[in-house]
Amino acid sequence: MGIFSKTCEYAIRSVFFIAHRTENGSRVGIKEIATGISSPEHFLAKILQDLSKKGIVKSVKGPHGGFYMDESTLQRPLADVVEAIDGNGLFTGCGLGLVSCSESKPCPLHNEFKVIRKNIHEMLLKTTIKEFNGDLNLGVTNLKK
Amino acid sequence: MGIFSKTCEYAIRSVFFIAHRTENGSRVGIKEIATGISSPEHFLAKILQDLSKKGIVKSVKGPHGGFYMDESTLQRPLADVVEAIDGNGLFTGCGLGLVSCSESKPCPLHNEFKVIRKNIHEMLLKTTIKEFNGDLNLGVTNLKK
DNA sequence: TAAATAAAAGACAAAAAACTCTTTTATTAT
DNA sequence: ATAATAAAAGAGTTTTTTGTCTTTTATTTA
Ligand code: SF4
Ligand code: SF4
Repeated sequence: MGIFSKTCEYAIRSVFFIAHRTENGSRVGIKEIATGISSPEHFLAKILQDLSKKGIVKSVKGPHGGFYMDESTLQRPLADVVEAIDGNGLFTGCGLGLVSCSESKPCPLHNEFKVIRKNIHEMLLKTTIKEFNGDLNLGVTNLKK
Repeated sequence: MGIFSKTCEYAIRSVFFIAHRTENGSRVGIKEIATGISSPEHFLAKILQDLSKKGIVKSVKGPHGGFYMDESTLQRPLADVVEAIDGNGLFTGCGLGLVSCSESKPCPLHNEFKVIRKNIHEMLLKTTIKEFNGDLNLGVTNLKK
């Protein structure tokens, strides 16, 4: 198990893929996205429906329809995608899963975790969705399994 | 969902608890540990059997039996506990779950993740199991939900 | 307006994780 | 030796996550 849920991994890979494939204003269909990031098609469909409701991606039905992103969304931080799918537990929660702890009576790892989750949050806040388009175009990076 | 599995959270809390309750050379039973860290008793029992097989905790059966830790184990890093339960995926694996990526053709987040997982690993390597005994004794920190 | 297209929605199914309950085995003390 | 104790082991159930399949709705083009 990594830091993110599988669902969230697919979500991240798909927004990278959509951003990369639609920067010219076109749209890309679910089948192409699914094969492009090697994810189960119908499972990904659910995820994209979710992201669509939450405004992370846009979609249109019918012929020549598909998913795309507008310029303002492209500039949003990756943290928005993670929060939409996995919630903010990764940023606000803690490693040991206690709920009734406090700053004055924390678990032993409290201070250590504060640093880690701050690192993660800052990384995801400074990373924008579109910033990898260049490398993806060049084939330097990949999203397939 | 936090960084660790629930199983791993219980494991960490229980080793802290056992370390804290047996530093005088005594033993502590499963019931007391379970209530002490507010975890399901029989579920925790499985986890401790596992940790016992892997040498993280010691145990003796029968009257006045229970779990304890020896001095050398007390000095081991928390990373050993995490690795015993969740494996080394958190340290070696990655955020996007790809398997056929490489340094030369990584996913877009590769470099970002390298920093994060290094942070986590270093934190868990420098944290020893016994180092919180003092604060637990003083009641400054707690392990109960 | 009809046919084709593609996402949205709904209903399941499989796998993994989390949790419960019972029986067995080892140890100790009487 | 026997009874009491406490961990180990085994056999489940429940819940959550992940994945599949089918039907419906919206849009476009002919
Ligand atoms: S004290 Fe901090 S790290 Fe520990 S359980 Fe509470 S919030 Fe989490
Ligand atoms: S490139 Fe790095 S971060 Fe990306 S999937 Fe591979 S190992 Fe993980």
